[in-house]
Amino acid sequence: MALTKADRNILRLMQQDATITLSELAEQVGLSPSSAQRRLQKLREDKVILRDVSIVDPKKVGGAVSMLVEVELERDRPELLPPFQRWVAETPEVQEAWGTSGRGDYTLVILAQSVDHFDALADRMMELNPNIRKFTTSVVLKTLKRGLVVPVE
Amino acid sequence: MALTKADRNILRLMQQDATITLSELAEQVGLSPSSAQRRLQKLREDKVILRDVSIVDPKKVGGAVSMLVEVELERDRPELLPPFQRWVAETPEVQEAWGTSGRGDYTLVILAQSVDHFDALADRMMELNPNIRKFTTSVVLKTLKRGLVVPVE
DNA sequence: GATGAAAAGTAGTGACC
DNA sequence: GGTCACTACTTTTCATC
Repeated sequence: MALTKADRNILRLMQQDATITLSELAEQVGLSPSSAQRRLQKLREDKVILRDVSIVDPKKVGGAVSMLVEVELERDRPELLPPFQRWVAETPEVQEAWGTSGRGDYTLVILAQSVDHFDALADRMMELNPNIRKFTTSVVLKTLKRGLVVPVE
Repeated sequence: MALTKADRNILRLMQQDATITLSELAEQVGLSPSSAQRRLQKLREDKVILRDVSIVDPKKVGGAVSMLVEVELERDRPELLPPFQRWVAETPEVQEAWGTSGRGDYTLVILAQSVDHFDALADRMMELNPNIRKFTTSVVLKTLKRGLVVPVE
């Protein structure tokens, strides 16, 4: 599963634009189309490339209010952790979620259609998860950068 | 630019898997392949779909330490804001960045190869941006959810 | 063990209804 | 929006290094 120089270049290019054709890809990494294809296939098999997705502009599909929410959970109720994690997984408005060291135990990126929508969502979150001690909300005023691009040296 | 029901379904499907063929897509949204293609093309033209990308597993390409960093900037030096934003844009380890209301002015998602790498990165950040008053770092212990999926009702 | 060239198969595109 | 013909891309085969 060692990555060759070509593999790394493929990863770099595919993270920028996955609609690139194999011929273009092949040319840019200095391989034949069929070779590039085999490499790409292997990268997918090995789950180096997890999947290919379209990136949608939230502003173009209804309202778009982003919030960063730091959630602090009761540490003495570990049995309520899985339900919380399930809620995160199942709630489409929760775009991203990390468990962290430090103050807020969890940080969530929430994308709601409006402030009202967010408010309802936060209410539901509290209702469904009695182990949430408190949470702090930061309204996103400006999105500087968005992406899941992994730097490939 | 009003989205039809089919458009919304296309967006939902393409956010899950952009390698789906037009025939599959067409079948799932109840259109003919060429109709689905036209819809998709228009969604791209109108920048509803911004781009298509491969999602790469950071663990499979070298180390992977994620950090959430809250940065507080000096409010009385607005001329240093553009350089900071340029640094964010140009630094590949900064995966995401938001400007927020509330305490930390900016929140960054950083992906480094190691703690040492992160440390060097943070040093460089401070050096290049004298308007950073302070910053707090949270180590990501667990990534619960990752993605840019926009819920399409 | 992986590569590249070429053939065969499949998918995407555009004109027309 | 659907049908069809055309083009382009992808995938497999096969010989080669």
